[in-house]
Amino acid sequence: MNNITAKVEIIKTIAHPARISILDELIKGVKCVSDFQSFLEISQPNISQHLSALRHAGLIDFFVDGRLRCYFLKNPIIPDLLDVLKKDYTKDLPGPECCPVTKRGTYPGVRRR
Amino acid sequence: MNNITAKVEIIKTIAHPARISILDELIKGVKCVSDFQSFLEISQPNISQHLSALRHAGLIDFFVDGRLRCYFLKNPIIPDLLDVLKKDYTKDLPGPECCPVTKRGTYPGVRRR
DNA sequence: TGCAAATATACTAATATTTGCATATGAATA
DNA sequence: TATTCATATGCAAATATTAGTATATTTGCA
Repeated sequence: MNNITAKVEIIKTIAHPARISILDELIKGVKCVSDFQSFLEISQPNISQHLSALRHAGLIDFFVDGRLRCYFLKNPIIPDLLDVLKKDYTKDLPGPECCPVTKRGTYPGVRRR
Repeated sequence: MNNITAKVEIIKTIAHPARISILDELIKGVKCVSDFQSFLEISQPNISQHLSALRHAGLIDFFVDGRLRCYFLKNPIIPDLLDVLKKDYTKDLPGPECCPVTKRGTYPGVRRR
């Protein structure tokens, strides 16, 4: 469960605006489906589908209370990932001075097309 | 450049095993295309396509040295994201005790289908 | 100048993802 | 028990992603 394939599955699953929003909300606490309807501008079946995808990826889970389904965060990688995504990066990484293979070339390099 | 759409684009772009591998290698330092061929089991055109996708997403860049293209990391979010992806998570997040709306229900909840 | 090396691009076919819509299910309530 | 509320499921259409194959571009060198 900690190999690269599993991690790729996780990020593939969260790489969607609606699903990021859902997870963002779940960080704050448990929510049922109708709660999501108030701030997501997508249909109820679509919300259900996204929740289902998140659950199948092991990122969230739910418990049943009457006719409500109360969803909550399950996978601990999510808060960490969302933290990084919220971070504000202003500067690019420093570029290398030259090609480490030939010890030649310059940066910023010539870009011909 | 720091809105949710941009972030989603970034994670969408890295959500592929080959691209994760490429970025993992670039963390160690500059690499040209043929370097990637030695450890990625995919064709050269395919590597080029992945590099192109990563570059269009602003994650990497390159400079030209003769007939080599020396690629390097550009976007500072990448090392942070890869760190999280490498982290080892053993336990699930603690589940909620009950439904915060109705103050009823239990976790782990009844799962009927 | 002509060839080979390094890399990119174009196009296509296969496959996956996303959404919308219609409908189904299960629990609460009248 | 019939109805309604909350939510899920199934399926089809639209769209996006991926990989493969063929070919093009650029550069260095003989």
